[in-house]
Amino acid sequence: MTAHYNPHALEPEIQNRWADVDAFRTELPADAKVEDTFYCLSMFPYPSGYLHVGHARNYTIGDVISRFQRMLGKHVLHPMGWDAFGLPAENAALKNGVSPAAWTKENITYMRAQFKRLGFSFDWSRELATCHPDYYRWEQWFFLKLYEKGLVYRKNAVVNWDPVDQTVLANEQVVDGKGWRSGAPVERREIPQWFLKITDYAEELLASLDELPEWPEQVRAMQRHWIGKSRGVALQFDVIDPQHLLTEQTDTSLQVFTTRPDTLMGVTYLAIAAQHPLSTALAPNNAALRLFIEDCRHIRVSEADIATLDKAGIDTGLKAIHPLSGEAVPIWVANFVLSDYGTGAVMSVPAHDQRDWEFAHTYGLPIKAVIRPTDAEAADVSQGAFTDLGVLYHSAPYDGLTSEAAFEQISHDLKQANKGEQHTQFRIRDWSVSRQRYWGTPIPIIYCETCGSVPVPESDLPVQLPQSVTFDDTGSSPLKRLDAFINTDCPQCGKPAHRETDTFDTFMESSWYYARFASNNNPHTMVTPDANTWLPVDQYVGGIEHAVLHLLYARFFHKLMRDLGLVSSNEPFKRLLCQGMVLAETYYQDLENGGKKYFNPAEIDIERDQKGRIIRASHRADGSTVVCGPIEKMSKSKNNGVDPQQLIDTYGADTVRLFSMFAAPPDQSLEWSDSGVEGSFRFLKKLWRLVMEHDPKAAQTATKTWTSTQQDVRRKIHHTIAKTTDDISRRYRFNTAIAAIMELSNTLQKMVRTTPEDHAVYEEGLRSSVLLLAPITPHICQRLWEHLGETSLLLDQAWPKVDEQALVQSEITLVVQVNGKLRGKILVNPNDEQSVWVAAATAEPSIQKFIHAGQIRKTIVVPGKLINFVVT
RNA sequence: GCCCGGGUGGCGAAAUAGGUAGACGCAAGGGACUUAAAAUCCCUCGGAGCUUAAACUCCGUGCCGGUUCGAGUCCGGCCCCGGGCACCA
Repeated sequence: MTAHYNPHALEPEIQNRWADVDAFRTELPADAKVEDTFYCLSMFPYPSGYLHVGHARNYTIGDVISRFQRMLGKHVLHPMGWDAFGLPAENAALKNGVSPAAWTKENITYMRAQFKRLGFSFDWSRELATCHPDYYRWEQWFFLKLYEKGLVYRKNAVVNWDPVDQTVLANEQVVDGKGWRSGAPVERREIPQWFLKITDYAEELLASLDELPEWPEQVRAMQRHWIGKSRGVALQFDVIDPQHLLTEQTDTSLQVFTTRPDTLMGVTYLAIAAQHPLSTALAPNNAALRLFIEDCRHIRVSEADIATLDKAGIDTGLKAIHPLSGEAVPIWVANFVLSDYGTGAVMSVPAHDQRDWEFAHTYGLPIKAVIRPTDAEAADVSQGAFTDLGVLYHSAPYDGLTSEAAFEQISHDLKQANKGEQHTQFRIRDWSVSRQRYWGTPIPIIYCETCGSVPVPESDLPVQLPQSVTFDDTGSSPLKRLDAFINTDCPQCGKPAHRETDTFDTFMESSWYYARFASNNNPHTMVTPDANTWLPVDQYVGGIEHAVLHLLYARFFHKLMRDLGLVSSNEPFKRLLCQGMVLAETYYQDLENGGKKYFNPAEIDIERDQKGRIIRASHRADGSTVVCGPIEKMSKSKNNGVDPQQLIDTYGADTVRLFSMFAAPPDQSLEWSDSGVEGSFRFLKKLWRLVMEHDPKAAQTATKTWTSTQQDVRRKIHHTIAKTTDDISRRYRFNTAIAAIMELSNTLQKMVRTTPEDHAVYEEGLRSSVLLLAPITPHICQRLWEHLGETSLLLDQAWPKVDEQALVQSEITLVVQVNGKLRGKILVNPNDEQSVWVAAATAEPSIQKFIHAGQIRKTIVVPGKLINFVVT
């Protein structure tokens, strides 16, 4: 009597068996070579308290790769930890009064149990949480090392300021330009913040992208653009004040940067930021300008907000002297020029820059074309800017030069005139690491009236974050009110001083955790020397939303650690897989107030027509009709989240793992579907039956002589092994790997089994299927492995090998086309000459029908695949 | 606005270096088994036309155009959807 497939009994049993032998603890033998190790890392989660399907997918991908590499015989490091600092813990404290530390700890406990239930092969002995002082002390230590090296500095930077709650807001906390709690319009405010000089590494971060051939090209392209290296000219315009608007002229030159010095003779005005010193100096005597500056104070900090702004400006009355022509052009204050980016001033060439063109068009400023297309007399700038490179005109003495030649000539002339020079500019800005929040790593700096900013001595680390704190209604950081934390003595002069109350950006913690895992939480050092046996990470897996920031900061940290002698490689992640998002259907009813009430897909019944099209969706509780909304990213606001725990409770971990790998390739977004999960469960039940029906004894007397039917099945088996291996190791296409294994089970299911040889081939198919599926659905496969007569742990079995002999074919199908259209198929011997194939194709009645009317003008043969006759 | 993706049956998808469009699965319809249900198994399943039938023909990969013997795949232009844009993680 064969038992039914019962994942709820089976999975914990198998998990206990793994636990009994501590199967996932990584012990690296002393003689292990780097090429025998494999470090597989999935981006550690923020412990939000609930398992998301996105987590299940992300960690299944990493788990499949880890288990696969282990079957290839590698020593695999597959750790897990918690990105535990962040805003949601503070939000929970505001909402429920629970302390961020307690909330986070509870969430970690819950999520760890869920991960274990999913059977992930994590080495829990290396677990870490970034909110633990044992972790962040090394971050503080590292920051002080960078401080010593001069890679840290403090300067003012703009933040979103809530004028009512008197607190800094994250971009997420700004809703429609207003503070999320107070509802007050948000203001820009400059406050002092700590910066890391990532710009010192811009050149290397850009260049070494070429050392990462196993990263997706799209991610490298995004980073390349983010770093944004551009070659241009930095130049000065002298400022004159014909109307005597300035009481005292402090600085009479304006510095600008342009990538298009060839257009310099087309400059018709200059634009400066509202916070530019010239603008500030003019404001007291100019009411309109004061009003304009005040308006600019409410522009949001985010780049998207600035870029989509309605462009506005105001004439200052000041003029700038063109460095080459000597002409005076007006200076405007414009809302799209940023004071803290570049020099806070730009030269405007409306004929050859679209944004300048629109601004000039709005305010009636002159548009002077100076670049024409190579094949035209003049550029047409009546409808918009002409932004291509071309030939100069209206630019004496540069008329007739190409843009490229003019670039060199004009920058040369500016240099001669001592008015400017060629300059390489980067888009990337230094990294502001200060956050005015409580739940983060304290910045280890003390402020002393006498000594200024003083680093906390190494012996006093860690600067511990106080855990018992009280939040007030404003959401501002409790640290800023905690005298016991703030008051201290200056480490240099001993006088009373106060601590920095800002904490680090949480990207700091996630920029080096991979190196900490490889150091096994060593208490005496940040990164141990033997971590380099594991590093760089062989395979990193995580969401595409991290394509720039996290992945760029981690690359930056790795280079910093290298330059401090902590790691020996240049890059942290050798191979990168970015998974897509998990989406689900949305259902809602319109409310009278114009809003929408969303229902969870689990509460909805669907009626379909004969074609399977949805004709009506209704709310199960009361039968009322609901609207089928678009398929969107799972979120609380759309109430379309699917709780993986429920799915595990219904189907077991293997089904959840199988479906999340089968429904879509890992780098595409995945649409969750309950019936799809049902299908994955059905497949596992089928596989269970196929194995349980088999009696290994029936194959014992088999010889190695196969009938042609048996050969066909063996070819299918070994083709499946080859495809699955390629799909998992090279292509990351787990969905097609699973489809291939499903095809194999369909073949095995249809197989007539009478002779011992039949049973032997059938068993070969089953053993291969179990081995190939082992990384994806490890629990059921372990039990099936045992039924096939094995007692060992499947996870240490060798990955199956392809029998090349079994793949040999005596007959292949050739596709025959006429003028590129499929007209027939023929069976041919693969060893015959192509002329034999062509003759066979020509003889085919279905082909003759199309070729006898016209003459064959050309015959194209793709060996082993296709013949195409071109006829007139 | 800028950068990066994506768009293929009723649905998720496949087609790996330009060569059979729709593998595999879901949903749906029909049938077998069953007292019944569940489970399982078998058949059909892009659209249109034609035929007693077998078959055959035409159309079809967001839209318009191009390259090619041949385009889902390459090129140019557009539309729509998603991700990122520096304080969400």
